[in-house]
Amino acid sequence: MPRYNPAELEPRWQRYWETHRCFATPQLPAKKKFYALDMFPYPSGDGLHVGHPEGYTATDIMSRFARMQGASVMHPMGFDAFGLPAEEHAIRTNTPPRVQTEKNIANFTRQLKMLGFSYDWDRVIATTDVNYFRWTQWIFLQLYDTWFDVQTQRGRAIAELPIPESVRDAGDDAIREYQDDHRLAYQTYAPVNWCAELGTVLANEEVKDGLSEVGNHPVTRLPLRQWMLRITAYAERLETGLDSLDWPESIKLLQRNWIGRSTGAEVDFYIGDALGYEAFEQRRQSEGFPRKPDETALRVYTTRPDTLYGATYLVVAPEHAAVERLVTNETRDAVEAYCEAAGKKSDLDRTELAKEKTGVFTGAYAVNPADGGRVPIWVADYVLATYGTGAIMAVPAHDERDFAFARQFEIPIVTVVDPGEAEQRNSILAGEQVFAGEGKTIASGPYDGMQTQETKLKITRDLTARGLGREAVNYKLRDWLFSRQRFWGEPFPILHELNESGEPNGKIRPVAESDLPVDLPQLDDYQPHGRVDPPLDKAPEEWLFPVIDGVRYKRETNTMPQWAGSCWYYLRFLDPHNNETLVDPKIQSAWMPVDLYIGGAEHAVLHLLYARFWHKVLFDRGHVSTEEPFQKLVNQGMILGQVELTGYRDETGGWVSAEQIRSIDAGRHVETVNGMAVQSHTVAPEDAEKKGEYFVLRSDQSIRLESRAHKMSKSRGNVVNPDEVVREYGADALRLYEMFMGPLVATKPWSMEGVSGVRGFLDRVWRMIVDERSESLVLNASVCDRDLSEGQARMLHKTIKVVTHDFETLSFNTAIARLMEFTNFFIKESERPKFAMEQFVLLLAPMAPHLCEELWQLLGHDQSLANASWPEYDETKIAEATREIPVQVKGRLRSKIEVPADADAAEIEAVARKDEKIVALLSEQEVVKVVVVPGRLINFVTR
RNA sequence: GGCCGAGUGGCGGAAUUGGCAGACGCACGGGACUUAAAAUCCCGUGGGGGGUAACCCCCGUGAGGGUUCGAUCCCCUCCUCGGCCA
Repeated sequence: MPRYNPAELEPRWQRYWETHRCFATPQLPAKKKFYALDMFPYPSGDGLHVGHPEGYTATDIMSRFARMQGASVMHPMGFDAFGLPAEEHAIRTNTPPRVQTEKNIANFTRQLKMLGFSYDWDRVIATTDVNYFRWTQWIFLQLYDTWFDVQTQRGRAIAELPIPESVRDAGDDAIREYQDDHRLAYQTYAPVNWCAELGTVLANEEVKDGLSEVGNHPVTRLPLRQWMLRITAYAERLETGLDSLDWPESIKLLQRNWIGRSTGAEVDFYIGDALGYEAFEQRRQSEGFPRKPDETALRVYTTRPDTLYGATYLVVAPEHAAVERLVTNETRDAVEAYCEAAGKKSDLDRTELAKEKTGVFTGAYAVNPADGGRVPIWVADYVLATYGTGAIMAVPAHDERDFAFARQFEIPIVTVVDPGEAEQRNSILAGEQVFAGEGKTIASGPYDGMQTQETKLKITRDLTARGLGREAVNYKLRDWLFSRQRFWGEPFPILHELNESGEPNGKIRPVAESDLPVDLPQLDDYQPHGRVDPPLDKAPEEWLFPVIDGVRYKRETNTMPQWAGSCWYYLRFLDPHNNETLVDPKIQSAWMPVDLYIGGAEHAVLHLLYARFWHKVLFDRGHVSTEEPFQKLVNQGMILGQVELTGYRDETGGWVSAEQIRSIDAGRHVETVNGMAVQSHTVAPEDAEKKGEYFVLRSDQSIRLESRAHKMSKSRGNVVNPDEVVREYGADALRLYEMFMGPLVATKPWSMEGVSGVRGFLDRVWRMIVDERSESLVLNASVCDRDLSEGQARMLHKTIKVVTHDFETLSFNTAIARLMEFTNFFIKESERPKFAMEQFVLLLAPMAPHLCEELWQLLGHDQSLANASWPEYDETKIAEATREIPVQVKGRLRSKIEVPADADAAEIEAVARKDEKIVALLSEQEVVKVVVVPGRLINFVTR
């Protein structure tokens, strides 16, 4: 009784693929190449989630499909294995993070192999492998050695950086500082979340409302020396590079918004003493707009230079260097206190639109270059030091935040843009309402009457002529804070020179390439040392203080962020064992770029932007041959938990209808009217029914229920474990179900009944080819050597055509539907030609490879079908002699007629006019027009 | 608040992107096989109405409007849900 038994057959074929090395990839592609890449997982302790195999199955199908079409396929897998959970686990259990990480990787590997993916396992890498992060460190050294040449928009070796005469004259230290100022990797002081109670620095996601997520201890922001990467230098290229990519438009848009290119103007406001203004103007007139303003001017960036006449105050960020110069004796204490308080807030808290605005007046005034008017200068934390010039001209009439601020501090509001036909025009003109749109310029001297765009252009041009402003491009994108205070991350290959007293003297020495890798030190324990310094500061002396040529150094103890390892893993896959270079150039140029990259949309911005940035630097420095790494990108949709019906009960136990419920935060709900807390209850499907648009309680139909699928989460208890699904239904069923749920890119709810249904299909496929009643594994008696009947041939060739097309467009759900139709058709046939069965098995194989290998062998083949040729279809076998065509009268379907497939309009009309029903209908009406689409339909338009 | 996406049977979804709405699957109902059940196989299944019957008619793709011979698809307004950012 050979029933279809995936539990036995799947591991057997997995062993076969492994021992026969079916999916080993050649170093160089022999023919057409196809590089299919998955976003590699973080190997968490929870193991694989059913969301993972969704994308992995899609790339696996495409890889197997490409292989059968004769391509050389690169399809690797690896692990993004540095990360916070392993570090937390190490602290909790005092075991090295590597131990737990490797356990998790082993478990992930087992699960991935269990699903039958055609990865080349010889290429597996983990970002935590010393041999891998050696090259991550090497790339960091490249970044350190690169400056960005704005003229040519290209990264170049630091040795090629032109040193200005004045710097050269100032000596070696000045030259070194000048170079350090231009490197793509540089140091700065940036605030970290310091939690004194826990004695450690916390990541942003570990801090909630100024308290540590663990233990609710207060968190303060302290400045710490950190590494930054100058990604902003590449902002322009990162934006324009998107045009050439085959990515979803929505993802490109997200990246563009993140980069946030804006054009506007930089304007200098005079802040010197009142008597010097004329001299200042004259100086600017003759010398022009300087690269950096001197102490007599405050430079602001604005996207709305047209509103210069409406600027009623200036704001500088609390961290702005000019603050100290601006304060007066009377204001000093207040300003300093304010700046200190602001430093403790996060950027998010500061810029939140709804929040009440805070700020203090510095006591200083500036001169508005438009009309020579005096405007007060404030310090306020809604302006960030890192955006633009760190100072703005505030135009309360035309900017929401400036408006809120001006209202609060009773600063005048001057309207300079007339909105025209707007509903609230009068209140806008009266300065009682903010208007951020474009319109007609007013109250702006010579610019009155112009439209916004024209005013922008003219004001900027006039300021430029006076040496007081210039057009400027600005980006929201910030430089990348590239260090973390962690012990489970890549060490920086950087040494800090120490002076006689053992303090860093500011000189930096990169570790020589030949001395890479810098491995992580062995730590005695993983408990925080209680200082703000990174945890690696408690590394053993011999690691921490190397001596080279008699000079004592301290190693950099910050570590790289998790992004580092995932920034370039797609390159290492191509040549994972190379000890000479990160990737052999010939191999690299043969396989790059990635032809299909599939992963979750949560990485839409950061991972993809960072990887593109590194790639461009490597490109500029001649290490890779393509400007972009990922040619085609697809985001798989989220898989939600099983649909749940939810009802709500109040404290008395009575049901409350769902439309009267408001959720306050995660898991807490209240009744809208009286604010009473309610509890959610899962309602069994048999206790509910659909009434109109909604589900209601069967026992009380006035109680509306919520019907919704939620994100899978441990706390909700709706997580589906792939191990269990494979045990119950098999890996092929899981793979097939994940593809059958709906479009790859759509968010869709899980359904165990759906898995069971797909398993039923595989059972039918089995019975179509295997004789289930025989004692041994033999072909079903209906499988014969006959030629295909006309109908059978049509079904076969149509299936080949549609499935091939659906694969090309990643429409796996409809491909499966067609294969089901094929099975429904042939299982009814008492004679099933072997050729048709073989072709069918090949079509199904990329999605359900284990079952298909088994059937392929049974059909008499002794080689794996992994490299069998993909079926081809014959269009002439699909064509039918006649076709049924709908006949409409006034656009409504009234009848159907049978016509030759190639019938022209006249023929179709002639047949339609003879149709009984149509004759009857047309006899009472006058035909005004006849619309015929040959092969599709005919429509009589009547009066 | 901004941006992006989505609303189609009891459920997941399909429809060659302007041309027969609901393919395929689940669930459900009926039947066959069986002592019985499971498994399997066959039939039915958007809603409403009419007919002894083969069949026929009306409504129907979140709501309303528009363009068109014809709209799930295009345009306008609105509602709901989801995602990302703030």
